Amino acid sequence: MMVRTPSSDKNGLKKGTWTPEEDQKLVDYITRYGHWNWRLLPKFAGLARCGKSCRLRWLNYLRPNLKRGNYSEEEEETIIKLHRHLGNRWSAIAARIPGRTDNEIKNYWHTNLKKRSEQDSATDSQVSNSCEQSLTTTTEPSGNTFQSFNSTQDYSPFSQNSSSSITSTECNTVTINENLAPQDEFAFWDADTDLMTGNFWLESYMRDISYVPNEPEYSFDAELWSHDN
DNA sequence: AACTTATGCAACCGCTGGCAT
DNA sequence: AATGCCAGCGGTTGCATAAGT
Repeated sequence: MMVRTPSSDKNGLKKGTWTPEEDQKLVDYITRYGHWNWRLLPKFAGLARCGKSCRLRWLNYLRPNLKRGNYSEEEEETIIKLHRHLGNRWSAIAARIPGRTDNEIKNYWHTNLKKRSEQDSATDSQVSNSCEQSLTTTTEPSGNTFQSFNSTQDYSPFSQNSSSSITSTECNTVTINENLAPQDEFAFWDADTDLMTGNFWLESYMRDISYVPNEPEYSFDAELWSHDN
């Protein structure tokens, strides 16, 4: 999709839409030498672009293993759930969705999922409130009600571990101050997910973003994407 | 058919945190 | 401790295209 009309900044560096030739130069260079320094890379790659632009283009469009096209139901659900607990931490969300970039997820959220999530949380809130009335007696002033994560729950849409019995309607609620939620709530989340063994999707993502040439050519693809198809 | 408005998404911008000196 | 550089992140913009009138 053509978006921005090519133009130049004051340093003569090109801005706007990337051409196929530029893409090819960037891919060729990174494939051969890797991205050791984004600021210097365009100069060595023969590109009249700033390093930032090159980095963005590579990470969001050119790097291997990017999944293009429609989102699956599982991906949508995962994004909504993750967003509910991580907020606008798109890179953290993207780290748990193999093949999708933070930029892409962010765009998709704003164009497709935001409204749906708001509807869902409105429904959840009603359910939670009714549960709270029967199960909980403590409520912080100005606190919000939301469903807590079972720390052993695996949110991967590709997870083979489906033993979790927690459902979205289960009355497992906690009441928090919205402003305090991120640190406390996500501390356990991050720690927990880091401890998860066999977290192939995070691992694969990290391999993606730290692309180094001369690796065996994506030999992990088959295993990785077999979970997806 | 012509025009207007809404939508999708690639790319840009500015800020922040980590690291080296 | 202060400073500078860099990568990374998230918000925002701008434009092509689709949909509506």
